[in-house]
Amino acid sequence: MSDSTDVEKAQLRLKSLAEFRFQMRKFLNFSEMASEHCGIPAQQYQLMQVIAAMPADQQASITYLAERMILRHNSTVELVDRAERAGLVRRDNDPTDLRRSLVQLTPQGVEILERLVAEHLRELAPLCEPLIVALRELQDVVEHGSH
Amino acid sequence: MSDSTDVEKAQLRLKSLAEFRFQMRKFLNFSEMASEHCGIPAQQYQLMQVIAAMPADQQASITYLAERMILRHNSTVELVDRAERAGLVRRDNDPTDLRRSLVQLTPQGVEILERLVAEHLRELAPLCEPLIVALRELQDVVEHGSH
DNA sequence: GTGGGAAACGTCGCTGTGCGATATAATAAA
DNA sequence: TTTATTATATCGCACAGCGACGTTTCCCAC
Repeated sequence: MSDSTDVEKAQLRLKSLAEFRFQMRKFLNFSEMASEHCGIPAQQYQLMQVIAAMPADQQASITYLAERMILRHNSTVELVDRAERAGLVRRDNDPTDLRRSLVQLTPQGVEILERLVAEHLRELAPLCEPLIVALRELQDVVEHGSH
Repeated sequence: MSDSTDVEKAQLRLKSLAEFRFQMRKFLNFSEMASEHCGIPAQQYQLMQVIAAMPADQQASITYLAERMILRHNSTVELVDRAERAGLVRRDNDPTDLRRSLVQLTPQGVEILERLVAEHLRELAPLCEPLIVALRELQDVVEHGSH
């Protein structure tokens, strides 16, 4: 293989990565705008999403939420604090393990979450397509690059 | 359509959204870890990526970078400041328009970027697949939800 | 050419968020 | 019953992004 095609391949890889990240930023930005348009920070919306989408056999302990949010547990405590202060979630003690506190949505939280999910699904379509395209191209490039 | 299937559909939509965001968080977290393992913050890596992946007919002005990074121009100025202090980029005045300053990678920036891109491509494969799956499912749900 | 508005970049103070370190209480293990 | 581990919580810190504002340069209608 000639040197020039190697350079071109490297450039292609880079562009795929960059384009994917750009599409991701656009998505995240849209999501953040939408949340804050509803008066709540994006992370609190994400928190509610995690709680509402939790499998039936799970409990919304801080530890679980931290795992799903990919945050340290103390950051999660603070996030839940904020969401609680905003009236979106409630904290109950787990009666079977007094160390744990279980988080659940308040009616107001459910309502706002529903609105946000609806808005996301409505506006998401035009963002999904380029993301998939970019991601597929990235995947191609990843496969070709690894051997 | 019965009420119960509507509820189920809503739950499915929610889970698709949540799963997609979870995969995204994992990706972002991995990327951040990788960057910081190389001693540079994730945003500076992203900045370098944008510069290196720039189309040939473009110039890396602050305005352009802000657009691509999805940041306000002043935040971009600060990001470039940091990257410049870290020796990753350089700022030159645009001779044709003295208001603009053009940013380019330093040799050290190029080197670090190459290392990071390589690491990303190496470790990306297992993250890509679930992302695509989640995204496709989300797209399905978006289409079904809208009519 | 020139005055006025627009564009591009920069500065500054503020706020919010995540983190490390540390503390406390409950549970599990020895 | 000690001791170790697990689950939350608290606190101070650091840093990134933003809004508001300032400065310089450019552009254009006149």
